[in-house]
Amino acid sequence: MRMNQGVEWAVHVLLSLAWVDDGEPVSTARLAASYELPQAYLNKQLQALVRAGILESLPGARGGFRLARPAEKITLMDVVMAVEGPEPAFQCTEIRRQGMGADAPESSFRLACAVNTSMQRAELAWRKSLASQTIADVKAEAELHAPAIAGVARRAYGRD
Amino acid sequence: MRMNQGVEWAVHVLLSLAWVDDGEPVSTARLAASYELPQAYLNKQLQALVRAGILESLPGARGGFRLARPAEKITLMDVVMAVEGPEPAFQCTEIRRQGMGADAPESSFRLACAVNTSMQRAELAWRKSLASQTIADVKAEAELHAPAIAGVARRAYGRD
DNA sequence: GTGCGAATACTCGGATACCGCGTGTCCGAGTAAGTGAGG
DNA sequence: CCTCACTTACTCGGACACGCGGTATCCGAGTATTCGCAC
Repeated sequence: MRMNQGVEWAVHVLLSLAWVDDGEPVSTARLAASYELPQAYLNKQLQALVRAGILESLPGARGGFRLARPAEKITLMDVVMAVEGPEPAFQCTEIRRQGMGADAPESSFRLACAVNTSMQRAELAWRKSLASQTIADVKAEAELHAPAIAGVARRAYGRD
Repeated sequence: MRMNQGVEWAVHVLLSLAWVDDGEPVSTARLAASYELPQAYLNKQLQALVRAGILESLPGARGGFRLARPAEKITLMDVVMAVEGPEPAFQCTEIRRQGMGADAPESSFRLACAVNTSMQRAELAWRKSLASQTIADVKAEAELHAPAIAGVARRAYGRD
């Protein structure tokens, strides 16, 4: 069970765009260059963020991407959902009904599969933690770790 | 990010083996039949549980698998780790050091990547929830949902 | 009837193919900026 | 000097290949059982 690499890219890109506080969009080319990522593939991932309403895209020359809402309103859960899709990691296939339990009365399956319930409980804890952390939080922590980074980013994405 | 199907199988199988409280081993053939799973592939997954010390395997005729320790001492975390491997779902590739940040002083990277920290925090919540739930817990909940199931299982795996 | 040895049937275990999805790339549609001429 | 239409260059967006890891399968090594035979 490995998470898509796009999630890591997306969070870093969102941080970068959060540092560019003016409303100027930043192109995929510049974003890709600043992390040495394959430009076309990064673009593909960013499109998912646009579809999810996290980013706004501006076409044409001087176009690019910018945050669709303030960083305080973007949670890590939003990002993961946008890139990975909404399906839970653990998907119950109801094998309890197969074979041995095939001829059990329907009433036995009224309540949810206990295995699924337990796994979903764990996944919910994961989701809650992701939902409790915003891009702004991560940004603050990053600046705490390396205060120079905000300036570096602003300079890297500046128009000139 | 989808979890291996083997995890679901493994938990169900462990429940089955927990219901067979005597020390008699159950063969892959019987376990596979009781959930209509591909026998050879289920065997492969169970081998992972053996390597992890969760199951004991007995070769030869009348051989099979049985729990290596009581169900109360087997957590869902153990099972997931055994089947999925120990690597975290989110793996930081340190892209912060690439491109834009390539020429930053080494001291900037003394502390962990904030993105990684946040994602690992969420994953830790997931792990803790998994570690807090044992096979015995799931078994109890399943019996609460469908009291008949314990008897059905015992009968399905009986020697005669 | 009893003990022993070989044949047998059944089990796990690892080595071997298949396939779907994440990864990576390319090209076209569309837009804003830049440019030049005309008024 | 100002306006406007055209050219241009740059952007996003979706459609098209590639490769790896999960999925699925098969066959061999090993053991307990079982059967037959000698005593």
